[in-house]
Amino acid sequence: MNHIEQTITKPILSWYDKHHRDLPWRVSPAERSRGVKPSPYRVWLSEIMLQQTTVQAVRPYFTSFLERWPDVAALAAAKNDDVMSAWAGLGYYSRARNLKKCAEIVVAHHDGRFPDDVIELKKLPGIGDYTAAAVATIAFDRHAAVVDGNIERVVSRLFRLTTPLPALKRDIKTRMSDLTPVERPGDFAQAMMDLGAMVCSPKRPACGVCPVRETCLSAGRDDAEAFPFKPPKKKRPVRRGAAFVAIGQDGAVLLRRRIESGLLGGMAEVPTTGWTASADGALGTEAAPFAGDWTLSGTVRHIFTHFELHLDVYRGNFPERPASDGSWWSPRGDLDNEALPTVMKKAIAIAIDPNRQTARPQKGTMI
DNA sequence: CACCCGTGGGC
DNA sequence: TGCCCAAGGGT
Repeated sequence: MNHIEQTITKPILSWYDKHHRDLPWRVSPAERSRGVKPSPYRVWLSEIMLQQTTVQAVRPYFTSFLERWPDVAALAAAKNDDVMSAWAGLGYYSRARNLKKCAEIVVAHHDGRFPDDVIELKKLPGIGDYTAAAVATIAFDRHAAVVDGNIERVVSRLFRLTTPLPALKRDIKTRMSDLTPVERPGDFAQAMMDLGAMVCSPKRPACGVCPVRETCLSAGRDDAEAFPFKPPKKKRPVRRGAAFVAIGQDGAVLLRRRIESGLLGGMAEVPTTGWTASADGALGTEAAPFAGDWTLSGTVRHIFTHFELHLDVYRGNFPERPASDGSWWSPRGDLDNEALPTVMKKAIAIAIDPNRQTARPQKGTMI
């Protein structure tokens, strides 16, 4: 056992044995020692959901996906719309599209079993450097260097690496590979991520209870949270647009499908104008799906990753439910089952009840 | 490499 | 309130 293993790897694994998070997709160290094997399907599903997404947000989605599609064959046989609507609210919808494609490929070309090595995993849609390493090591106990945001933080602080991201990533991957033990590589990757989430946090790291505080070059120093160095972020521009919530008989709402690519690709929406830097929202009702008595219900303010949207929401009553090309009337009771992203739920909510304090839709139910 | 791609919670 | 962040991937 070399020095690094003695001073870093082993203390972190021991810490993990005692303090690991209990997560529904995880096989605990105790279970693992009893011979319980992780399910590659569950590991993969959780890793896709966890991309840039908090554990808290993922929990209910993971549970419902697993109930509805217990294995990769079930998911491969699912309808696209059902997968998209089940994913609605979780964000980054290309993940859902790739999830479905990946399941189909695993069933059609891999006999329904996930590959156990990084090279093959990376060929699958939605699986990149991180996820390939995570699945290989967590599901199959392969020696792979997992590098996520947590590990970038832990390793950069541990060695006080001052190269800014993303250039630093290569160095971190090498160091993570060196730290990863031959025994329990999967537990070590999860241990590093738990450490990053619970102790070596972005703000106010708890160095006093860290298992590697004696080795870490940043432990207890007031600049620990300066690591890793990141490039300055650009400010978010504002885009404006208008959305049209047509209310039909019995509260049905007119919806249409967005194109497969790009923002909210493949998701459902109410008819809207384009969203641009100029004041398209001020165009009024010229872009409405049909002429009628449209009234402004309010403005939804929604933050996307790279822009902020101010969406003027117009409501119109059309009890006769006129037809509109490429659109359909979604009955009030079906609205919760549509693949509506959060921004669209906000728009519909403010149209149905303009008096509500916030445009935020209720969790779980639309109305 | 730089940009696109959601959402909700914490401070 | 505004900004940061979260188990990144695709192009």
